[in-house]
Amino acid sequence: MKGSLDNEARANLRAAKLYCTRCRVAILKLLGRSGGPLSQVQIARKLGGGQYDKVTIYRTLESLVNAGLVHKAFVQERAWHFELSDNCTERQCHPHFTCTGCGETHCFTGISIPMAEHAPKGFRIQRQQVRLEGLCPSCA
Amino acid sequence: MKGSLDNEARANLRAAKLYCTRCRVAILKLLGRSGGPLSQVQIARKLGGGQYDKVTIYRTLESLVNAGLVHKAFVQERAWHFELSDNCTERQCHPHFTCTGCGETHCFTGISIPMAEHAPKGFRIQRQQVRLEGLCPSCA
DNA sequence: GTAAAATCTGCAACTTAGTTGCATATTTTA
DNA sequence: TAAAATATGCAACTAAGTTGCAGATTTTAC
Ligand SMILES: [Mn+2]
Ligand SMILES: [Mn+2]
Ligand SMILES: [Zn+2]
Ligand SMILES: [Zn+2]
Repeated sequence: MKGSLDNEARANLRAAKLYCTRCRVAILKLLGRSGGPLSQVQIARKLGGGQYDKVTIYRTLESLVNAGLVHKAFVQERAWHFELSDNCTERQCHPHFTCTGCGETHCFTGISIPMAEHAPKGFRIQRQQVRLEGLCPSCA
Repeated sequence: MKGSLDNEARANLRAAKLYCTRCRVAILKLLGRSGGPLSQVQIARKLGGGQYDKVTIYRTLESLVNAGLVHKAFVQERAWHFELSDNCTERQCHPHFTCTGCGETHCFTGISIPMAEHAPKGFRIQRQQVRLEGLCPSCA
């Protein structure tokens, strides 16, 4: 038995007209279980060393982003971080909290922040992303 | 005559106990004139080709950030972008708007967004940064 | 089920962003 | 103006991400 996360991942891939490959399914399931956005290196490690080439992981993520299943989270780190697009509207994704103590990033899906208004004349705001910084329970 | 931006830059450097070097003064003045945060490459270009080694620019920016005169702006690009710290409180910096058409980033110093509240139990929020995406007047 | 078409994967080579060590140059202090 | 403190440039390096291409998988059509 493969579990419902597996079926869900495959259904989403089929709906997006993407091939159901081992790598895509594995990454979708991993992101589904993860408490925060993950980088290529983190994904590679969690899937088990040497399972996939890093190029494959990058290209897999790219295809998932293009299909709208995954998006890049707005975290201030050198490497890009990816997470499932669910729980996010077109205009706003939940805030991301990064602990300045341990460096961990958490999704604050329970919080919402009003969209910016009164943009300067002529600017049209389409999306807003919020990043929070502070101390997590273990580091406070 | 060297102008008031120059004097201001030098005064700020002295107050921060940093040597007044040509590079620091030039970067502070440049950021003061800029309408948005700049990357190392942009800074190097605007200061005039080959004026400073990129290592020097990075180290200069690092010293300005440590002194609190400059900070890293929260923009979704591969390279870090830097801007003057003025107009920013400890808890919140103005939002940054990036046009999805031309890629330009603008500081929206006129807008302010309420700080997040109701963090999950045990988390202490210390800073908030907001990134906006959309179309600028020329691209709309 | 099988073959052809479509797409994905791994490898090697490359680019871009940023860092480190160290010898030399500049700025400050006295 | 000399000594002390700090900044700079160069070369060499690391980390993150990209590209081209040949071979492997997945899908579609029969
Ligand atoms: Mn998230
Ligand atoms: Mn700004
Ligand atoms: Zn922490
Ligand atoms: Zn634009």
